[in-house]
Amino acid sequence: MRITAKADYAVRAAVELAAAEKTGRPVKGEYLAGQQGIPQNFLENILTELRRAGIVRTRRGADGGYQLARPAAEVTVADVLRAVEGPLAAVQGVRPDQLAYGGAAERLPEVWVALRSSLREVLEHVSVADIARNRLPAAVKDRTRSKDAWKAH
Amino acid sequence: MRITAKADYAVRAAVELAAAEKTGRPVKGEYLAGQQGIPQNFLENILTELRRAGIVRTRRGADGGYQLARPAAEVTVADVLRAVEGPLAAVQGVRPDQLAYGGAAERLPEVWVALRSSLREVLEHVSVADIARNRLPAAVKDRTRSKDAWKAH
DNA sequence: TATCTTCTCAACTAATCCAGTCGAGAAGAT
DNA sequence: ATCTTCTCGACTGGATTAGTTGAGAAGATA
Repeated sequence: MRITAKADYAVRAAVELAAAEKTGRPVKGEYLAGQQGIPQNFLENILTELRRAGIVRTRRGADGGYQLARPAAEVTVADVLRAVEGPLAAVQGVRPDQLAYGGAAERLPEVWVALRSSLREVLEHVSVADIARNRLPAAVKDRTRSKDAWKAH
Repeated sequence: MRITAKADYAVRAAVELAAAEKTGRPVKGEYLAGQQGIPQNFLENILTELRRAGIVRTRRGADGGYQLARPAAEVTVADVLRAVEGPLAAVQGVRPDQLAYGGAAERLPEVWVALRSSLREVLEHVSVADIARNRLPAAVKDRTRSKDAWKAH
């Protein structure tokens, strides 16, 4: 249940691109890497994956760089994570809806499906624009309000 | 965001133990492995971890085996996962409540905290007894009711 | 006490994934 | 031409995953 460096970097870069959206100009990889403290080469590999997934648009040469392919408000965190990591939830590489167990654990797949659904409830409802502009939606706010949500567990 | 074989096996074994709770007798590793189709040696390693975490009680020798250390209704899936995998959510090995980012991604930790909170909402509210006895709680039922929850994404 | 059963624990391994680095090249701008 | 910036594949060292193996400890039974 861990978020990898790659996934984290991808989201941070996308948020940074969201913040630069209003300039209408592409942002250089060097700048993105510098702002977020991410190794530049690694980040550029990730950005290329985001381009192949249709999330980012790129331009080469002087005045080149990266920008979001769609309005920032329409790029969710789930979109970015799926682009670099594949399905949001998987049990041994299998999607939860395709599992089947025997014996007493027969109903366990429902728990994994519920788990995925709860992930989606958060990740599909927060866009990179929301994060960049500090307008987090209720799906996030409601869950971070409680002090308990911030405690280690 | 993947559930490892180890985590999956741990939960399935715990559910199987929940199902055997009413007998009051320990269940052999061989039986658990057979019921769930899990390599026995690997499973016994996992069960030893569950014992060290206080979730399972063991007895050696003839008539030995494994049983839950607490009533099955008080052992949640979250308990089992934490026992074998550590914290439910971590970004590059760091708990979401301890992250700090600069630049446009400053508010991103809140998203990760919300994510963890949504995981907990499911995993801390379903016990291994619920699964074994097919009495899934609202936290699960509500999320699996929608057809959409079962679709690949 | 001897024996049988069952868990215990550390060590080992093969394969995969993670988190990068590196370098030659392609595409644009001037 | 030349400079800039992205592109893509190959490579690497270390960690993690998913196990296996084997000697041993602890109980039960006779």
